[in-house]
Amino acid sequence: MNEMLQIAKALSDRARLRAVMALSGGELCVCQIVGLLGLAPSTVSKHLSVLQQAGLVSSRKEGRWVYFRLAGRDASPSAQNALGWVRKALAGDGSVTRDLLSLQKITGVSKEELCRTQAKK
Amino acid sequence: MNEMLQIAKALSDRARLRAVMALSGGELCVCQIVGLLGLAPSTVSKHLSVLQQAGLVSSRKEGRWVYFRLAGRDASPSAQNALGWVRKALAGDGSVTRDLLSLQKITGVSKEELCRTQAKK
DNA sequence: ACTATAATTCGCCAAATGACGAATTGTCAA
DNA sequence: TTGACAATTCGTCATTTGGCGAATTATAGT
Repeated sequence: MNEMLQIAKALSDRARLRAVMALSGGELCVCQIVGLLGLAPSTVSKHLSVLQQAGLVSSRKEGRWVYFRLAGRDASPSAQNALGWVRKALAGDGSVTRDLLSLQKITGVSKEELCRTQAKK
Repeated sequence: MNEMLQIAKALSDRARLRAVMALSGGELCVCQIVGLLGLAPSTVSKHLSVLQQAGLVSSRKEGRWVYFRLAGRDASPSAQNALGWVRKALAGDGSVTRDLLSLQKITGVSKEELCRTQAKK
């Protein structure tokens, strides 16, 4: 029951639910999630750590950036079921939809920044 | 997302998870759940209130007793899915199994008490 | 009517949680 | 190597949460 409890606790916070739903669209780096949630980087890092400890997300480091994504086939059955439940329950949710729009702007800007960065080379 | 959040918060406590699993076997009165959890009646009452606010359980008053049961067809889809997830994830769990045994003793004793009570009539 | 019991509400306290900023670590680019 | 930036860790603080006992309400049985 401890695993289950850890998962439920991880999902019992608004910011973390928003992060999970944002990650449904694919992996994101921490700074993008910071931009989306509007919280301090240290706070977001902590939230992502909680999700990861619960086995709901996994991370990958690439250069200076750390990318998070929803746990996949490697995840425990409990975690997979939990993610399925959340994504189903929040599909079409107002806040989530709004976040998706914000996210498009964020990733869009990031791409522009990336272009600028690369143009500077 | 608020409903979802309320449900997740309701499920993010060990005592409440145990109560939910105990109710999987059918309705129970508050005093039986008190006996199972080993917590003060006021505490248990609060926990059950949290579960009810989240739409996960419903209650029925009969005489001096209040019986709780898992929310059924009347519950919101989110609540039903959540209950399905929990029951699936915790089926066969060690703590839950132990609680089921305790519960058999508790309900057994209650029946004996009931018999005694009725015998006194 | 009085007492006993089931349950809830209320007030209080200790522990856990979520937020931030400062300090730290690691990586890339001048 | 030095500076800049992404991310994490740490220390701190305010809020929330979970626990209890006392008081309250409602009902059943003398």
